[in-house]
Amino acid sequence: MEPQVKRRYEAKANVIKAMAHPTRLFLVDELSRGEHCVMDLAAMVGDDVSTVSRHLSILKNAGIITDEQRGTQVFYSVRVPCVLNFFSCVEGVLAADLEERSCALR
Amino acid sequence: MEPQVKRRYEAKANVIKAMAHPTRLFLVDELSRGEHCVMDLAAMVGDDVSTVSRHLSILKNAGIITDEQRGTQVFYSVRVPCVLNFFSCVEGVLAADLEERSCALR
DNA sequence: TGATTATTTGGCGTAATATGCAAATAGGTT
DNA sequence: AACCTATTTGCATATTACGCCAAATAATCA
Repeated sequence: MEPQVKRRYEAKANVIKAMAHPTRLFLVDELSRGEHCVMDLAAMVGDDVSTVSRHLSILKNAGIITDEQRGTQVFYSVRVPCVLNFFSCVEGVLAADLEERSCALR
Repeated sequence: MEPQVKRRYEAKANVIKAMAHPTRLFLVDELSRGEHCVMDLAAMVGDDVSTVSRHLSILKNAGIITDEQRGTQVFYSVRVPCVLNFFSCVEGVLAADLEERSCALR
């Protein structure tokens, strides 16, 4: 594979990698319904604030979410709505898995 | 977060995690255009056959691709077409990043 | 300025992932 | 059976990701 093509796939993988974590998936899901600040998200998730902050910075770095500072708080929100399509597709994959498994039992 | 909800997000993240690698992204892209056997894919990628075989098993395990043995060869193909939507969305994210960066220069 | 609150970053231990080589497995052929 | 070919798996190693604590940074307010 040519290095140019390879770099392109690496860039794409980087975006997907940002979504490839249960907490970050939850964050995107939650932020798609409206903006939230870090401490509120941390409370929902149940992890340390620093951990959630790192997850958010990964998502922001990948270009999936944006932030806006208001006072001492930073409010995050989803920047690219199409990532929500991931969810329905992934549900489809999981559903297909279930079906296949139940077929195998017959 | 309740353990039930958490497990759900873990399952979803697992599917996305399977796509979160440049080589595996390439494999899905290539397989979406038609089935291929392992050694052919390994030649395209330029990695060891065993490495590619492992990547394929991860994708298969996630429910994204299927395999079919014919003779000594195993042919893989995409099982859930909607994963291809990932690509266009990811392109969108990368394009938005570029635009933002060029805006910042003005 | 000093105190308070929210967020980010450094450091560190631990866990997961990636990759190639060599060996094992499986199907086909002679 | 022995042999060849394609694929998978065991193992060792290197790299990367996680998550918390503590410290640093930033904005606000008394």
